[in-house]
Amino acid sequence: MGPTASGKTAVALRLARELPCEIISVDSAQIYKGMDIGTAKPEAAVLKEAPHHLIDIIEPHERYSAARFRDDALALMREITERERIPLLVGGTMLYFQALTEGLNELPEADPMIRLMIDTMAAEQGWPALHAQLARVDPETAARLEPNDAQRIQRALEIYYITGRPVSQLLKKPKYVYFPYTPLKVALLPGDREGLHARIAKRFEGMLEAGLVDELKQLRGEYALEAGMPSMRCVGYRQTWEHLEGRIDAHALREQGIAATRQLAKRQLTWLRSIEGVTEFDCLTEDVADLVLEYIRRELEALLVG
RNA sequence: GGCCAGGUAGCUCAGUUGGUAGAGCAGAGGACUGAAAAUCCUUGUGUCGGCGGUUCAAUUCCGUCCCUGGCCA
Repeated sequence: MGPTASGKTAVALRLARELPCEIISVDSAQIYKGMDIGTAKPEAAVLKEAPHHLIDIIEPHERYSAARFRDDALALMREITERERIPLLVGGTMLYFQALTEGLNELPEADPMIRLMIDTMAAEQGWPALHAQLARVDPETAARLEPNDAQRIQRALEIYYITGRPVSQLLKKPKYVYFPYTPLKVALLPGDREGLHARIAKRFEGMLEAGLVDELKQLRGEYALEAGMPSMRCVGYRQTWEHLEGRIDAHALREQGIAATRQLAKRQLTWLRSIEGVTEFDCLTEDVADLVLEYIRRELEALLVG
């Protein structure tokens, strides 16, 4: 695990070369086909040498979820283990890691029609009005949500409309957690935040030079994309979209892209700090890959002896 | 050397018809269960370039000096 630009791919590649493992990507943006530059997807040569599962699995107009990730990852982990290899999960989407190891409560999946209906109501009345509506059917959930938290209010109402029961009640039911593995949790963290920021700036500039704008232009020609789609809300693509719409110039695209990536890294770091039992490595040191490899070898031996 | 435009929060800049100042971005902290690279919440004391003057009161007006940029010598 690690924030964006912490060098996860390089470390994973090293591990894949030295150990009998297969990589599973834990990344909510690299799942999209065609979104290569802006998601910093590993290069074709890397993917050929060390195949990554769960990359390029859906198209940019489709949607995915933490629950689907959990199912997909569990199925893959089982197959990989049956091949007598080690599943190596690599990515920065902390919610996916959490859903995988800690499970999710039994809740209905998203319903596009209901969401459309709720969005329409929100456009007319505003989210605070829907928050008030939620307070009538599920006071407990409404109390913990801000009146403007569109996404969570929508989800809570959606669950209520589908099941006729408040989310707060459904979340109280104990969840059945299936995760028959002993995970070795490794995090790549920047020893110095400024150092990561510098990397982020450089990387985003690299993406622009590599043709991020053209990539999105082409995707828009190929698919019926809209700004509100999850894929188009990804860091970098959202700003590039604004640029293609003529709302921001090239300079602003650069500035805002870098700022958004920093924010992302910050949120990822916050999550990482709250995860238990993680062994940390400074991603800014030259020999991180060696250190991680050494650590994993040692832990694997201990597990085998045990 | 002369003229002009500036010097206000880490950055870009507002503003105060004289009552010691506020946005965006950055930074910091937090929430999070099928969109999570998402969604949302909290957080701004800074010799308002230095020194003098006018004034009950100056960051605001005046003088002067320093710095930056432009133009002219």
